[in-house]
Amino acid sequence: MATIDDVAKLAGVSKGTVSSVFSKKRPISQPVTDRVLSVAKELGYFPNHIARSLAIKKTMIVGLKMPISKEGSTTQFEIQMLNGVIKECTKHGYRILLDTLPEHEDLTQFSSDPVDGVIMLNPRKHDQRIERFEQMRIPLVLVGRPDPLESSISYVDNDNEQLAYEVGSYLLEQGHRSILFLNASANMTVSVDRVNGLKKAYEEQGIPYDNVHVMNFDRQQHATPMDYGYMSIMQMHEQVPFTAVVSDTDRVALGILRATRELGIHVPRDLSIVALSNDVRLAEEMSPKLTSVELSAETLGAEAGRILIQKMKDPSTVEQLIVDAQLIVRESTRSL
Amino acid sequence: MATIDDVAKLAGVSKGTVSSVFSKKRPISQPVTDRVLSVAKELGYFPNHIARSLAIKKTMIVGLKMPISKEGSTTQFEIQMLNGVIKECTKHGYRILLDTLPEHEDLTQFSSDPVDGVIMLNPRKHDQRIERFEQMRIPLVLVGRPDPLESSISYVDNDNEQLAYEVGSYLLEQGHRSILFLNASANMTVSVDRVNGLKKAYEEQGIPYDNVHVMNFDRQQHATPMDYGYMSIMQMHEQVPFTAVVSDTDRVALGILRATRELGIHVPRDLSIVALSNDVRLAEEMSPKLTSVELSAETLGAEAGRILIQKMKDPSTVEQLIVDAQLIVRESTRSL
DNA sequence: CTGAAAGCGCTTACAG
DNA sequence: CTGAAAGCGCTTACAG
Repeated sequence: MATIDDVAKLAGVSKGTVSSVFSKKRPISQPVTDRVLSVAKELGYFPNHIARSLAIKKTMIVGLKMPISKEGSTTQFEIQMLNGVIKECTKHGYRILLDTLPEHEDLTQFSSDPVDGVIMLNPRKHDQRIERFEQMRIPLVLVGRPDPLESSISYVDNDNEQLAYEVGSYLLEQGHRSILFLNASANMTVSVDRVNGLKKAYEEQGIPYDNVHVMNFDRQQHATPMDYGYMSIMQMHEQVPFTAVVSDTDRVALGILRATRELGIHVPRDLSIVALSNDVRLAEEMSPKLTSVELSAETLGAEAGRILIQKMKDPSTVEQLIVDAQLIVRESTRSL
Repeated sequence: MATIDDVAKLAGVSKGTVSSVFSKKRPISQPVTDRVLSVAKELGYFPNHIARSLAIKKTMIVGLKMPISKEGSTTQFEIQMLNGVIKECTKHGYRILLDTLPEHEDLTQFSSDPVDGVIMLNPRKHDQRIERFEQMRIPLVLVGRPDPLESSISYVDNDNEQLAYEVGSYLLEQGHRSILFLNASANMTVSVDRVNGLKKAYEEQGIPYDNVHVMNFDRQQHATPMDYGYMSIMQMHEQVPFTAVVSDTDRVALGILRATRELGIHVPRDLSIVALSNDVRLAEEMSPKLTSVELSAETLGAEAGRILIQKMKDPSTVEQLIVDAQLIVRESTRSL
C-alpha cells in the first residue's frame, strides 16, 4: 500500500499538504489539490485509518459487547437491538465492532479495543467490566440495569415489573382469575421482576395470587421454547384450572397454540393467550394473531446508541432511560 | 490513559521491556516482570490496540460488509450467516467490524478500514468494490457469486439452480404436476436461477413446464412476506389448478398456511407445501411442520470466515465453495 | 535478559 | 496557502 509519504514525494509537496487535501481541514489551492489527487489515484493511495486514529485519538468505532450463547441462537430480541444500535450509530458516522466473547477473566490479557465507546448488553451482578471501562476512560452505556444500581452509570432498559403488572391488570380486568404463567428461566432477574409485577396487579385488585400457577423454562426439560409451550399445556391443562396463559415469548406461544389445537381448545374462546413478545412480526403472522407485549428492542438499541454518542462528545453525560413496553391486544385474548 | 512510557519510567525499565512483558515475545526475568505488572496495575495501564496495530500492521479485525435494507428487517438468513462468521472468526481471535452502509460511491472519501480482511455479502454486477480491495491488498471473500465469474475471486454460495432442481424433482416424483411457485422478487438473480432449476427438473422428466405458475414477490403489492403468501393463495386457488406450492421462504409459508386454513384446504392432504427456507426453527414450529430446504446460512458464513482466515495467512489462497442445500421432508408434503 | 533508537502512517500546532 | 518537525503509543531488529 502506498503511504502519504509516497504521495507527497511524487507530488512534490509535504505530507501535511497531502493530509489536508484528504481531510479538508485546511484549504489547499486547486492546482495542488488536483496534483495530489491524481498522484494518489495513480499510486492507489488510501489514507490509513489506523494511523489516523492513533494521531487524532479517535476511531469512530463503537464496541458492542453482546455475548452469544454457545447454542448460537441469537434471539430476535438481540437482533432487533443490534439493528437499533446499527442504525443510530451509522447515522452519526460510527461503525460497530462486535464483541461476542463470553468473558474476559484474565486482566492481564485485557487490552483496550480500538473503540471510542462501548455498549454492553446484560451486565452481570457486580460486573467488573464496568469499572474497567471507567478506568480506561471509555464511555459506556448498558442495555439492562447495572446490578448495584449506580447513579453514575448510563443505561437503557425495559421495566419488566411494570410490564408484567400491566399484563396482569389487563387479564384481571377481562375477568381472568386463574392464570398459567410460562415464565423465563428461574435464575434470570427478569423472571423475578415479572412475578413481582404480576403479584402487584393481583394485590391491587384484592384477588388471591394463588390462582396463578408459575412455571419456568428449563433447558434440561425443554428442547426448544416451542417445546416448552407445548409440553406445559399438555401437562397442565388437566392438573390446574386456568382461563389465560402468559407466555415467555412468542416462540413459546407457538407451542401453546399447537397444543390447544391438538386438545381441541379454542383460542380465545376457551383460553386467552398473552405473549411477552420479542418478535412482533411473528406475533402478527400467527393465527389467531397474538396479543403480545412489544418490548421495543430496536428502540432500546437506538437509544443506547444515542446516549453513547452524546457521551462520547461530553463524557460527563449520564442518562438512565426506561423504554416503554406496549401491550398490543390482537386476537388471542377475550374477556370472560 | 497511562501509556507504555509512563509504566517504563515508573518501573525503571525501557519501553521495550514493558512491551515484552505484555506480549511475551521475548523472555523477561521474573523480578522485572513482577515490577512492571504491578506498576501497570497501579497506573491502570492497558496496551493501546491502535498503536499496536500500526506497529505490527495487523488489527485482528475482519470487516463484514452487510448492507441493511432501509426497512431494517434483517432477514433470518443474514442473522444465521452473521452467526457463522462470528463463530469462526472468534475462534481464531478475530473480531468483526460491521459495515452496513449501502454503498460508497465517492472514491475520494473511501478510506481503508482498520481490518485485516473483508467478507462481503451479495456482490453486485461488476462490483467496483472488489477491485478496490484488491488494489488495497485486502484479502476478500464474497458470500454470493461475483457477477462476471472470476477464477481469482474467493467466494461461498449456494447453488440455487441445483436446489430448485431438487425441489422440482422431488415434487414430480411425488406425482405433482401443477405447481404454484411463489418466487422471490423478479429482479433478483436467485429468482432466475431457481426458475432454471425447476425447468430442468421438468425437462428431465419430459413433463410440460407450463404446468408451473410462477409469481414474484413485489414490495408494492405485498406488505409482508406473509401477506405475499396469503394473498397469492387467496387469489390463485380458483384461477389455476395446483397440487403443490413452492414458497420463497418460511415466512411466506406462514401466509400460505393461514390462507389454506381459511379456505378449508387441508395441508398436506389437498395441498403440498415446500419452502425454500431460511429459518429452520420456524419451519419446525409450524403446524404442520414445514417441508423445507435448509440453505445452511450459518455454514455459508462459517466457511467464508474460514477461507478468509486462510487467505489472511496466505494471500495467494483462492477458494470457491458451493455449500449444499438440503431438502428436509417434514409434514407439509405428501405423494399424490 | 535488557536498552536505545528507528519506524509504523498519519495529524497538527508553529512558522512563514 | 504550504512546509518542517514533533508527536500519537506501540514493536522490533540491533547491540550488548
